[in-house]
Amino acid sequence: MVKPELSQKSNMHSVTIRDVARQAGVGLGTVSRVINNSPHVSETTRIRVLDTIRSLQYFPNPTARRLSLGKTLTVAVMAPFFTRPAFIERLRGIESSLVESEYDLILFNIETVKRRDECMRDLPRGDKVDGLIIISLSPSDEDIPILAEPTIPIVLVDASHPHLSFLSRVIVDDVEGGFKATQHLIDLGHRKIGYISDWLESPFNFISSRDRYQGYRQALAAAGLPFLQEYHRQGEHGRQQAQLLASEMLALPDPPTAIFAASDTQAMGTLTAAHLAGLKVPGDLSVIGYDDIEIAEYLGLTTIRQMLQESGRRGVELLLDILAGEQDQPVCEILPTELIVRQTTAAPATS
Amino acid sequence: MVKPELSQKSNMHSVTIRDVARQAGVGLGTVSRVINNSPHVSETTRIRVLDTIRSLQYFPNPTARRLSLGKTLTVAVMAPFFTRPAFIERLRGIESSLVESEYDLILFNIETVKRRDECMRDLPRGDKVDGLIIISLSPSDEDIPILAEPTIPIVLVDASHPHLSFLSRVIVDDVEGGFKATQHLIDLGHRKIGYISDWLESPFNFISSRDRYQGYRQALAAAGLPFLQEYHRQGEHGRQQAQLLASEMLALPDPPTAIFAASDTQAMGTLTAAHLAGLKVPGDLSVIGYDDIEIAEYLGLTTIRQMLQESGRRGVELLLDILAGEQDQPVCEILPTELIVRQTTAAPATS
DNA sequence: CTGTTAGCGCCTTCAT
DNA sequence: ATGAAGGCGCTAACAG
Repeated sequence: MVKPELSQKSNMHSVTIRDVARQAGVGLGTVSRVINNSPHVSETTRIRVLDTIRSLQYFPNPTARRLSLGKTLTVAVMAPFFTRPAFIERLRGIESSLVESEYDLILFNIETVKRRDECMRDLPRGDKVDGLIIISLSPSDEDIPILAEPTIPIVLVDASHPHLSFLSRVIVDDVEGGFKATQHLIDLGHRKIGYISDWLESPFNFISSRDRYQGYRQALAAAGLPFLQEYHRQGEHGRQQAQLLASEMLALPDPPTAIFAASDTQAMGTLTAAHLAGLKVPGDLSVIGYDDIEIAEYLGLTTIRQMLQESGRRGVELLLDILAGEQDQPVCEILPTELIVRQTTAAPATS
Repeated sequence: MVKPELSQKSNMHSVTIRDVARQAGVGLGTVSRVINNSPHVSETTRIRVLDTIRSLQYFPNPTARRLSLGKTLTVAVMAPFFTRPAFIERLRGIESSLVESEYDLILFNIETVKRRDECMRDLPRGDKVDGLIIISLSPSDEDIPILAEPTIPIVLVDASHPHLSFLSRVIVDDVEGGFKATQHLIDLGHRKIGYISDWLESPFNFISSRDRYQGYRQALAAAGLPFLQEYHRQGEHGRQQAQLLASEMLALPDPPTAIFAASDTQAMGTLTAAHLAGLKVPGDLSVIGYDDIEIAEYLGLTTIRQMLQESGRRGVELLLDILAGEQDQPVCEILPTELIVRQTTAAPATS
């Protein structure tokens, strides 16, 4: 009497909850209850169902569950991951924290403005994911209205926006970090301090370079040092680009004795530029980076450490809390920075 | 007459295909046809439907589509991504190639054997993803039966197994690469050549270290050089670990004049060890790495370049081809390696 | 406690 | 060309 009609679709048989029910001689509902650990199942039937589930090699179909549950059990992460080591570190933190949850991690790498805009528009709708983590991409003004009425919880990591205070976020005080870096150089006795950064105004709205720049300016001002336009160079992010910028700066008639690079990657380019210019670091030139990525220690690079992985972890935790309904109010966590002194900074040569 | 009953679920209104149909005054089927670009729709109704879709801000629910289609429109990538820069590079290639497709990318980072086994067991079932890319994790023997009858296409990148010739894969000839590296040192005049690697036998079954080791052995043999056990050190992967291994080796009564490290990361540790031992590179010690990760150029590290990103890209292409039904037979692509000579290798000091 | 039923939103025959 | 109906696999509400 058992018609071998396990499958309907062309591809292949897949044992369903119905098969289990029939085989175990119970109703669908009961099997479902067992699967979902409902307490309203007698121990005997539970065992019987569990047995046939095992013998039939049954696995609940995730897609069907999602549709029925109205949840995707998936979290999206947006960032231009591969442009900077720091983003990967943040991703690492996210992953490590998400593994323990029931959510899958789907990756949205953003390398173009077009894709940024698409994702900003589509993801918050919530038909694809239950939650969204945005790393380092500060939304543009056009995105605000969409994000303002999110169907799903959104958490910003290392990103912010004046009109987005209603979103939970974990940020780092880059103004302070920039201040610390500059102050460190000042404390060493430097008075001619350069700053090398990304474009302060970019389509991707990275705020970190801007904030660090603010800190740089503030530290100079606080020390009564003048801000010189030619001591600030900006360009595309990257080692080579930074190297060029640094070379330009070092070719100045009156070059700086110390350079603050907006990231460790850019600091590396700066080191190369110094080398090419025949300058000893830190003897002739001090260099300080930002981020404390893994390679920084190896290079002996003085830098500002920020809690990269931790930021990802905390972002996930905030998101999961909201998802679990344990958090209604938006939370803003500020992660500290720390000056890590290594071998690329020292007092300036007595001129 | 329009009852405002857009929603049923507790959470919130979401305009469905039914709403569009009603609003446009057509049947559900027609709307579906329009969505899926079926040719069997008159131009006039198509336009009308398209209009109301736009005005209603309708977006087909992905989960429902997946269930109905029997496809998840998702691809999984498995690897211990964060343990090595090379994996991230491969991931980068995968992402860049997958972005142009209709598939989402879901990430499975493997840091423990337990998780490796779980993923190996669950993912091939195909209820979660339509395709699977496994990076650098060679399946264990227990996994073979599962992988042998995969519900979904699986592509191996930088991984292999004698019993897995039925899977498409893109690999690199690490034996040859190891040979090249060693031969380069031999050509320079070195006769005492060390090899520093991961554990040749590891629970994760990384085959690359083993293969490079083979190449190393072969090159020595071909040159009539003896293989000395004390010139081969293995340990956990990582810069610090490699540094220790290298230090041990350099502390030998008769230390090698050149060291081949199984990865650039390990080469970096070796460089540190040399530095600490007061050895100049390449004057007193030659060092060659493997991978040519981004930092290698910066460090001036001589190394064996492999096409990291390309491997990921090709892996995705193979998978998409199978998914599109354009490829039945398993394909095995072998990517070439290339010797990149920089500043860490030279002829040995005349002793 | 348990079986049955009605959706979840969409796709796809099957008639018309 | 198009509308109606059945089904994808599962959950949840409703009777017993």
